[in-house]
Amino acid sequence: MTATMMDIAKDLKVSVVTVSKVLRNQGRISEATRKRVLRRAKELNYQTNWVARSLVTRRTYTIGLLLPEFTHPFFAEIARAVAQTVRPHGYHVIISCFEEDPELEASEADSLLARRVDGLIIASSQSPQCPELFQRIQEQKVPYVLIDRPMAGLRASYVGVDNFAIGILATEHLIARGCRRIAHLRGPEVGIAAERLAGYRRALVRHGIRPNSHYVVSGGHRDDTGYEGMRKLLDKNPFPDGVFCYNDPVAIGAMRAILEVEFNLPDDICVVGAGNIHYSDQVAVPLTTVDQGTCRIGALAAELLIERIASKRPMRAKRILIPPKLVERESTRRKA
Amino acid sequence: MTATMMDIAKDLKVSVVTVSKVLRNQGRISEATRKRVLRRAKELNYQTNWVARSLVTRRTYTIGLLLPEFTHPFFAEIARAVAQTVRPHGYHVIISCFEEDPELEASEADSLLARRVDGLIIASSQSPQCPELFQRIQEQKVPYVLIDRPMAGLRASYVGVDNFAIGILATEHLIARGCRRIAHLRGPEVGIAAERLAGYRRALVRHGIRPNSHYVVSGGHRDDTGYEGMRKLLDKNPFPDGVFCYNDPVAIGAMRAILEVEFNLPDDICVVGAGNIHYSDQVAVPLTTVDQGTCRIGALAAELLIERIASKRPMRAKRILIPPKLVERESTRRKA
DNA sequence: TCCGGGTGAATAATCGTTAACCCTTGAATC
DNA sequence: GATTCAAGGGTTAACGATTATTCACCCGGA
Repeated sequence: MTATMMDIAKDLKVSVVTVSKVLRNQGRISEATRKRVLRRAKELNYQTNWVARSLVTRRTYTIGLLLPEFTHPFFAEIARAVAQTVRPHGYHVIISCFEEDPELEASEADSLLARRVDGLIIASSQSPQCPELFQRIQEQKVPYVLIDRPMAGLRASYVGVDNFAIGILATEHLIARGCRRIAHLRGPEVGIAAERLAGYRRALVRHGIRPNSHYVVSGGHRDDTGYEGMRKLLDKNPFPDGVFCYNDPVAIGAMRAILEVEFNLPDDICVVGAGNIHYSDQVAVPLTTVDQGTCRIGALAAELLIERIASKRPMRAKRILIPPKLVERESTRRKA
Repeated sequence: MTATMMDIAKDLKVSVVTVSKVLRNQGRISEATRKRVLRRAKELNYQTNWVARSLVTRRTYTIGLLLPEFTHPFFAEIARAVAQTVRPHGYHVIISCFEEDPELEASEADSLLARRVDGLIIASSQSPQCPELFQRIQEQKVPYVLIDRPMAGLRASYVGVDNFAIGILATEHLIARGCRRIAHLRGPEVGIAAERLAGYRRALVRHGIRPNSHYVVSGGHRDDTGYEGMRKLLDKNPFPDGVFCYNDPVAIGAMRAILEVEFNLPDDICVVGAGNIHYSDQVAVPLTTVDQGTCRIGALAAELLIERIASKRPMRAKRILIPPKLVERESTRRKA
């Protein structure tokens, strides 16, 4: 079927090892035989059998990417960045998507390990209380990098955005636009959402505004929860004049609720999202948002992982926080 | 490091084969040894080494998914559907994204073959004139399924939407809404775009409207080209009162151009897209579109592929066309 | 007693490469 | 002329499983 080194070796009456050496550019081989081997390999359309090679080298040149979902543009962009970053190094990516289910996440991680991936990049949904999964990975000495969602109390490399800074940036922008009754539609995931909330609070305090817990509505991470949350905020008296939303989908849902009651956006209420997903400038009112450097997260995580894979001895964990950037659009563009 | 069958066998003073048989539930093994093996395996936290197994079984339980890009929601959804469909069968997916570059596509396909994937699913950007890539795949007898973009003159399995029907459906909807000067912003890819165009023409003719080539503007597949195209259409005299756009991003760009000149949508101009990408109901004017059953494309392609992998002898190519469905939203909702 | 047959397991061969060593040859060196 | 050395390549043994074949043992029936 497909040609093996054996085939080349037999045709040329040399040993398999010689062929192997030529193909890997290793060892001392005369120019003459090298050429013969190379030529025959091309004739037979020889392709390295990576399965066999991996068995002996213990390197699959495959990394596993474990994501909660990949239809979310944030994760899709990360996946792309990771794949593009590792390709020049000869790596491929097995993507597995666990639908926010911690058990599925663990079982997928295990089967990726069984496939002997060289490393893992994980946006984990494990609760920080049970780090068993990561212990198991560490036992097998497979390097891994966490992204997006940090795990407190775990000595692991991590790449993510500075969520506290996002809260500050978004809230200060609203203040600069003249908002004083500033609400927050917060997200579900403990770590991230809590930090954005903390940043929001800090920004208020820093500018002499007293945080009002009635203006903080808990919710989810999708547009429908943003819509629900905003409806609740609109019932308050007085209703807020600025809203910082956990992420862009939530903000888009919130804007829908605002436009539905015929309020003017941004003159009555300003809205800021977070994430800068690629269609946030296509919505009814283009959304001001905080860019979290999605591509850089993927690229940096991939580089970090490859570095760890290449290194002989275990390296110490490294945490990278990417500074966020505000992207102003119509949803807050009014005179201050 | 990680336990092997050898470890279990030595501990229990049985042969490796016995362990292998127990772990695979194959062959005749007494209940007593079976239990001992299973227990020791659990104690050592044994995990099948898939690399070794693959070498001898010639099955990697890995399939390759070759996509032009995966930040596009259409392909992201397909990727998810594929992954979810194959997981219960024990397969994993290596996704590779070739950025619409035919050469990169070919080289990625080759390296996936070198990794001995069991099958391939490809949304190809190869020109139909050069089927070398597919010949190479066929030579290696690796089953593959094309999706989204058909390749004329190639005996390959294919799953996609009925693009001709999309053209008909969208155009007839515009006609039913009272439009008479119906334009088309066409896309770039020969096969797909041509069929949608043909459907558009057929629908016009069928309802006694003479196709006007001035109303067909060629373009790309992204929102900026939709915007450009629509600007050209708005310069025509008379300008069209209905536009069928190649896909949703193009339609969104077109709507932007329409709103910019302060025309009313849908009263002055109706717009229909195609694809029903998940945010098309979140834009300024929620977009009427034609759903192309994205998830089903992925799921069906995956099932087809697995069937082919499982089958001993090569099966004949099978082509599946998914019937599209109209999703009506604000961008065409007016009295007929 | 001898033979056939079913159990349960061991032995040997293989998958396609690579790693670690070893061997031959000819030329240079002392 | 013996020694050294490097060039060029071969031998052997993994890597961690699976497949095919063989073997020992026990039991029942002729």
